Amino acid sequence: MSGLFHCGQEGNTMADRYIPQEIEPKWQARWEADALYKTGPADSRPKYYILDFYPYPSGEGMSVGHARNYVPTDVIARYYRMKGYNVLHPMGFDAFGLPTENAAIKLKVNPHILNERYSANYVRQYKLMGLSYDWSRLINSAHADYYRWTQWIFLQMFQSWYDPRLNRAAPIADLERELSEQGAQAIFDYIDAHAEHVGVVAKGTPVVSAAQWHAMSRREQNAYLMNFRLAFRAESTVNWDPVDKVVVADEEVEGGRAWRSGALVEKKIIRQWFFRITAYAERLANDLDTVDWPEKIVKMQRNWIGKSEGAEVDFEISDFGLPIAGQSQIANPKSKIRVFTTRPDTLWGATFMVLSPEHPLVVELTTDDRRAEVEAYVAQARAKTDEERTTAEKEKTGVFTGAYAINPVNGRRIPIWIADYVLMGYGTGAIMAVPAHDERDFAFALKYGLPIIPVIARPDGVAKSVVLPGSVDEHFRAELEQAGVEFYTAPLDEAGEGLCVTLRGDAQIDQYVELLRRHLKPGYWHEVVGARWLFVFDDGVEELDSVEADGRILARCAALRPAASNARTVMEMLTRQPFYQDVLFHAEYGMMMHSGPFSGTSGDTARQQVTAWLAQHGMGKRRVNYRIRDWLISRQRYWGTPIPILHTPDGEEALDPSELPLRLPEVENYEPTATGESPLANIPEFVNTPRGRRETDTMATWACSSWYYLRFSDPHNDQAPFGQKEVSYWLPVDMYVGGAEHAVLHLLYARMWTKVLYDLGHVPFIEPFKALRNQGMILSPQKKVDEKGREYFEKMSKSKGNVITPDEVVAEYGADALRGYEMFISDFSQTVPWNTQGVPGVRRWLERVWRIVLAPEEDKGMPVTYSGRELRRVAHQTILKFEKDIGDFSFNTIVAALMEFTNALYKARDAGLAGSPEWNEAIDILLKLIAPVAPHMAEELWARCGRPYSIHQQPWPVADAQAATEEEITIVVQVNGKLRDRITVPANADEETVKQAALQTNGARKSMNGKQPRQVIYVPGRLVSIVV
RNA sequence: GCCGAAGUGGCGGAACUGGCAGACGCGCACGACUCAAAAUCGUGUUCCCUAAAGGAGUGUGGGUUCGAUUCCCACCUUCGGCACCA
Repeated sequence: MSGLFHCGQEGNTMADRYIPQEIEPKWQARWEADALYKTGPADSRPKYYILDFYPYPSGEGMSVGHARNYVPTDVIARYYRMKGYNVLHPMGFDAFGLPTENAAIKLKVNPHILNERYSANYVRQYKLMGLSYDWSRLINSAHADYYRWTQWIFLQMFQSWYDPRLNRAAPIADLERELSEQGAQAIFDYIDAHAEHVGVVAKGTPVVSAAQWHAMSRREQNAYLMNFRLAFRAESTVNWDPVDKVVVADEEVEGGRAWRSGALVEKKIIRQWFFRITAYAERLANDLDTVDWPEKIVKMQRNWIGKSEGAEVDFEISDFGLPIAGQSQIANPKSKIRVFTTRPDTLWGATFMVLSPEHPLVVELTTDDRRAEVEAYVAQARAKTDEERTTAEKEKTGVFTGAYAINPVNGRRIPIWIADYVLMGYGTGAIMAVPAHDERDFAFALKYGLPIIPVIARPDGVAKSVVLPGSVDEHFRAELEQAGVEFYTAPLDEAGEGLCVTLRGDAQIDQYVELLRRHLKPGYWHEVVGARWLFVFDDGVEELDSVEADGRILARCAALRPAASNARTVMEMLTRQPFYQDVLFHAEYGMMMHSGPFSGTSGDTARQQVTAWLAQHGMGKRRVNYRIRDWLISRQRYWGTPIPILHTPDGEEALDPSELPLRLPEVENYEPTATGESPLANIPEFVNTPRGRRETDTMATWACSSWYYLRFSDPHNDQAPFGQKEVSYWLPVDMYVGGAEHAVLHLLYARMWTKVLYDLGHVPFIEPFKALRNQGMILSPQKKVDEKGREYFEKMSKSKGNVITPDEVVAEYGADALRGYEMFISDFSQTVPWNTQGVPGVRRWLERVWRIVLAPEEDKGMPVTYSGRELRRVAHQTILKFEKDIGDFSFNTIVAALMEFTNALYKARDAGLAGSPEWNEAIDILLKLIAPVAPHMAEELWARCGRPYSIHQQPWPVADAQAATEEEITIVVQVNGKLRDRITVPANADEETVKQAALQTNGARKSMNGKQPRQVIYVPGRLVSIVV
């Protein structure tokens, strides 16, 4: 039980009003003077590292929306400190980047100065809210003592490659040794056999032998190594933001627009710096299993990485124009077309090929008579932006090249087309088109009259057939009915009503075909489509199982029915019958058919079987493809970390770590250049060195934020980015909190850097953030109505003039009230509008706390009955509730529980309990529970109660399970599922007693109406359910 | 189109593992105090019914169960993400 309390005695009167404007600055100054929240070095206590996404300090400062995560993490930090943990709760600034640079240009103020100004303002706002960061660990990524180490890590990556055999990063020197001793063959062979390592080396890198390696110049060797380095420079098509005049990474493009500027991005081919994140694709995907993150973020990262498994298949190019039956007449291995497919089981249905317009073989393949059209198409595709190419219209376009390839599994000649729905950046830039089982290919084939041959059975076994009026004799219908076949009649053409038949399963289809054959009238045919593809003519049944059959069937149908003669394929003809619409196409796995020796192979194993067979016959091999591309890191701007590289006659050369930091030079003008070069390029003193020309691009800020969480463990180290001891003690981050908008940007990049540093022996863990939580957004409180009359709330933004700042809220209601409302506003992850009535509500609660602690005898209410036992129970239940809810990130219910606790104290006061031992204990508990939420008020009340400074260094109260237990419980009595009465019984009452008591209640007797209970169910501690 | 999340009073929201729907707060109404107001204290506040009794009720429609906000099926709406990825 607690010690002596002197609060609530004569010394305090109503004159002592709660004035946060006085007590908050007072305690903030004291805490700062005492360095109360300074985190010491590693010690024997358990550690807890709680981290907010470090912010970009903008000139606008923070809004109440930004505080949505800072307050809860502060509550957690304070809670863990009181629980006896060694807590690391730091803050820093992601200070480099375009907004500050753009502001610098506009205001004509040096960005260094703006950075200091903006950061200082953020610190002021944080302190205003009473956040308990350890300010001695403040980081600013634009300071040279920080970016020096960003450069150092860049060099680590530049000097490394990914050795697929070790499955980790290794020194580039190891690769050089291997190349010089035995060449690259072993590496490429290994990658071929281990498909998940495709990202280790740049696409199209030639395999060199040791002899070839030695024959290269140093410059050529360096260029070759670039294909392996984890930080590398390469020419590629990149996203160019014409407004900010920089390239941006794939991850920074949303719907064809640049993430920050909102400009439509253009394609440009430029030499740029990248990190080889694709080498880590497999691990980045797999290790997601080990983190406690929101499912949504995990899914988004998996989608972004986009792993898909399948096969690579080589298609030989047919001799131009020559008819080939069954066998290939070309042996030139250079003119193979390699495709990637996730559905090797559909290979027999590949009736044409499509190359991306950018595919290198297009020029070579195109025949003279097709050249003009092909070139026009390629030019037009080039001119389109990604935006136009993907979203303008979904209508597919393409042209025939005049060339043919050989489908390796059946030797058939198939036409090669080019179309912009095939992307050069994914897979091999070429596909085999299986129109019967791929939606895009289906649409394309229908448009251009290419044959569509089904090769996978419908798993549901459904087939359809239309019987035209007059096409069968008069007995057909009766027999169909007798056979139990499902059909209905419908007006089909001018001749009257026909039958629409739906068949299920092979047996029924065979029976149906038999019926047709007996009753078919001359001059007609019938088809069965869907599960099977049969055409019943008067002299036999044809199956749509090949391109030849397609032509044959079409010719016969056209002969019988001239209306069919303008269709180019059987499938095109069938699409005209609306009844067939849903059975003509499917993309599911199912039994293979029309596939030579593989016909009849079950859908579960088809893919694996065909892949193995292809490998055996040297036609293809298993392959893994990732959607993710390498991470573009360089920016043509001033305000970023300089890239520590020199361009020498021998190629790119790294600075020595001892030459770091490579400082950003002072410049007069930050304006980006018209040529797309960084402003640094205009500073000869910076660019020109005796050894070579400096790289003038800077790193995107994603580099800075990819390791700052490590630096916090040892922020002032000038020998290394962090000490081994410190990083091993503090990391990984136990709880990381921020917005969901960084799902695939920062969070993916930081994970990659951690893995690289792990591989190189700098950190002992593979994932940086054990647990992650996303806060919801806070919207403006003003309700708006859109043009459709729907109500909505808009985001807070300076341009809309609807920003509410913590400054104004603190000035009016105090920091503690703001903190309480930030927690109370809603579920933590929910997006919610700010409510201007909310803060005064919380403030009212704080005042109730203030009064009940300091002056419980004033303003009493009506006398009530309430026992000290009940007060103890509530107090201890509230401790348990707080601890459970904080683990669940349920901050709103913590505040609700504290309010209930406060209400209980008022009741206890009215029952005359003030000053009793139970009362004093309850006040002690209340103040400690409030300390993380309203730290200033808790400290003030603690002091006024004569307790020793500081409440924030008190141990967290321990819940007494006994005290928290209920002795009596209310049992609900239900009759036929409806609530009819309640009874109060001792918590330990046995089942029979409770049941009998329930049956005796007025409510139960009344609604049972004299009937005997058929069943009585007792749920211990909850209810009795009577069934009559 | 695909993936994910969410639909509960006038409002923000709560509800353990299937067991009293609406905790807590806002707003509103009434009462006490006051010359009066504010503040404060108290009472009430899902809807229908004058009230009681009773009935309905957690996006819609079905299902499982003694019992469903919770589980299953289908659908609708909103928000977020991805989007020709072979």
